[in-house]
Amino acid sequence: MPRPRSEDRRNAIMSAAARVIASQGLGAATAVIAKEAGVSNGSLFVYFDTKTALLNELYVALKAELGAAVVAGLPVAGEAREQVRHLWTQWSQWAAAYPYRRRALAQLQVADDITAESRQRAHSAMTGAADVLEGSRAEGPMRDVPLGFVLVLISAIAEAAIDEMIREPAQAEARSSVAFDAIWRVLAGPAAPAL
Amino acid sequence: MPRPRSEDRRNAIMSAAARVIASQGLGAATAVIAKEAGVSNGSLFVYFDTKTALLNELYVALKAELGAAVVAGLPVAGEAREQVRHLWTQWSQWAAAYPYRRRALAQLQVADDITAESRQRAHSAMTGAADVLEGSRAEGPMRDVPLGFVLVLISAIAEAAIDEMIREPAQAEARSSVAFDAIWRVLAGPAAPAL
Amino acid sequence: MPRPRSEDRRNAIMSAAARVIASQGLGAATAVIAKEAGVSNGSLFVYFDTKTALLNELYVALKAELGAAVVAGLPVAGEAREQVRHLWTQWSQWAAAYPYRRRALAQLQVADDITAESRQRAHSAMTGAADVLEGSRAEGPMRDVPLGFVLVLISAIAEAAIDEMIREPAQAEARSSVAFDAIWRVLAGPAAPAL
Amino acid sequence: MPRPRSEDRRNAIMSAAARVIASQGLGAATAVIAKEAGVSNGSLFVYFDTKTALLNELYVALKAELGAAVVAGLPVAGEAREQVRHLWTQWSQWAAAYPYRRRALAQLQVADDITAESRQRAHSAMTGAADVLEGSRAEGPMRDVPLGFVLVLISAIAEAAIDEMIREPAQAEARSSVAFDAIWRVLAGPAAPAL
DNA sequence: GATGAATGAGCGTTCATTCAT
DNA sequence: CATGAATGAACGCTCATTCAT
Repeated sequence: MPRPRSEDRRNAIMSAAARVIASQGLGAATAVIAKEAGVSNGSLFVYFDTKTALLNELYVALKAELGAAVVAGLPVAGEAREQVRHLWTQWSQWAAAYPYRRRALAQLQVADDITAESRQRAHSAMTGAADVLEGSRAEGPMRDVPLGFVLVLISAIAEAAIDEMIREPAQAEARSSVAFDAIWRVLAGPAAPAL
Repeated sequence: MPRPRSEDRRNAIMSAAARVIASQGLGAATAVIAKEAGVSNGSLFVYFDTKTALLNELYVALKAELGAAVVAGLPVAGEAREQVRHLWTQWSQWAAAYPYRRRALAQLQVADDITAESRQRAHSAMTGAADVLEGSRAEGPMRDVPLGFVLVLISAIAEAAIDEMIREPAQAEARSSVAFDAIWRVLAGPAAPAL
Repeated sequence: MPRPRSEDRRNAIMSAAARVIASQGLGAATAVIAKEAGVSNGSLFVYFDTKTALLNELYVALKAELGAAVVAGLPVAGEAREQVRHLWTQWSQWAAAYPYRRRALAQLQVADDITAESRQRAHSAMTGAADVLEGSRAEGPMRDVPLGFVLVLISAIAEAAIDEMIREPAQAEARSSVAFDAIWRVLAGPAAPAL
Repeated sequence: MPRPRSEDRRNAIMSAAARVIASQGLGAATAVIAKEAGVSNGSLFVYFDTKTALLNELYVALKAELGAAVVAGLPVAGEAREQVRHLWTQWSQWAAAYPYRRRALAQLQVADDITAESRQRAHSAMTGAADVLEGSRAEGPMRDVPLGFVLVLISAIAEAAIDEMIREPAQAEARSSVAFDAIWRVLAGPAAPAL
């Protein structure tokens, strides 16, 4: 019975990868990631066949973490608006709590070697959030739009707003509020007049 | 900024860089870019001190091109809503017309070696679009929000929508319409009810 | 030479090594050899201290097998010429029967890490063949040449001929005949005229 | 007009490769070869696309050198026997003069990544020697055998004999003589009696 | 200025060997 | 003893940048 493969080491590598990628970009050397994780460079390849495999798994894992975070503690019986507000609050709090993971996720999102399958899995990890949106758009202008497209639009707003909140922390509170209102208008607002 | 011998060569290199980066990512070799531009690898470094300098200049240039495209032919005296629609139409048409440049721009947007100064310059290049937004939000919920933040949110929606339109060309028309309505709601819609 | 737990495992490893080396060359990974043998990579090093040790043992073992094969069933009382023919027939049949072992042996023959001692042991393993040659050269031109040198020359012809027989199987029969005649002329032929 | 690619550097790399491969085997690191040649490791890849390409070119070049050496100064009008003796003398002298190249050539001959095309080209480089054999076998027992096969057999004897001459330099003279007689018997000797 | 050869640090990955279980 | 995870030196190759021509 050999030393069993350790889930801890695996997690340490993924976690280190997120930190290193956040600060050095996708070009970060596997050797640096391994060192940051406290394992030998060879060990990294025991747990992940290639750097690409590591990036893909990291991407899915981070997205899953985000997907779980945004719906954690969701007021199940609450009003749609409060549910969406919960989503948004959780989202921005996750971003604030794990800035490295968020930055890494942003890089991975546009990485060339994230496979279609990984993107699919990442998408699935956001099902919880999508369900909330589904409920909230029921009577709004988005009611007949494919849910995936709605999720994409809302995610884009959320991410852009968070970027700005990070860039100017002093205004974070105010922008958070503005962003939520914008999201809610996209989802449920009545058509705007032409002025 | 010295005036090098040939502005043509300079442009050829930037244009080639956009194509190559679009298809190979930011890791594209300078030698490949040079070959695509029809110049020697040594020449590339006559026009750009480093690869990073090239990326930064390309980023600003592409953003400036986009910034100019979105306001080209703007109906100056038109209604705000029609002006924003023009913005959106131009934006998505530019994306359709120059897919390589758009892809390159998307990569550059998240590149680690784009400097804060370049981002500032890129932002400035969108002044024309910002002006339009300024006019359209005058009586809406965004009226007291910093204009830069508004631009960021609207840009995010636009880019996300275009991504999806490219991913599913058959639905492009429908999504374009949905996206415009969403943008307009963000800018000028009345507050949405809580359902 | 300690007596390890299982002679079977040891043999399995050597046999696997021959197959793997035949198809992948001397650079074949020990892990691959171990897997082919159905043991763990760690176990390989229980039976052989180093990869070099394995190669050396394999070399000697294969040479011993060949040495035994060539004299198996030797017509003890036969004419010298028939004995040499037997040698040659057996040699080429062994090559045909165990192509992997033959290929591995060919690789090992030129390997840098086969020691002088192993080469000596391998040479000794061919004593049986040498004895036959000893008898056949008694009255020929090779009568005063060191037996080892004769063996080397004859072996070289045999191996070269077999290579060609494998390369062009359709001609194998014809070439086998030519090769035997050549061997016999080397051993026992009268001096050739100058033409 | 850039610095032109230098034939000298190219030759230096090939020559260094022969020396390093002779002493360290085919596993010799490209970096070591480059250093031995007095160029940077990067430069090696300017002249040869891959290590495999270098090995192939080296193989062909060495074989061509040997092929030229064996027929240099051939007594064109001489007797067949003297011509073959010339071949053999030149062959063993080349081996003595360039022991590294000979060792490298021996390694390359069995290398897995020498292509069929390279082997073909190497074969062609020995045409001069083949022509001599063609003339000398005209009335002998090899008269109806494919010339390539004859060349292979003779080469095998030559190489094996040279190996032994190198192993025991004190006996080189004697063995050279024995080897030549053997070669001549193979080519032109009358059938040997059965004893 | 233009060219492309020269450079060498750096990369992802492999693998013989060791060692905890 | 058997196992396979752990290790880290080493490898072939790339590429931004420099420089001789």
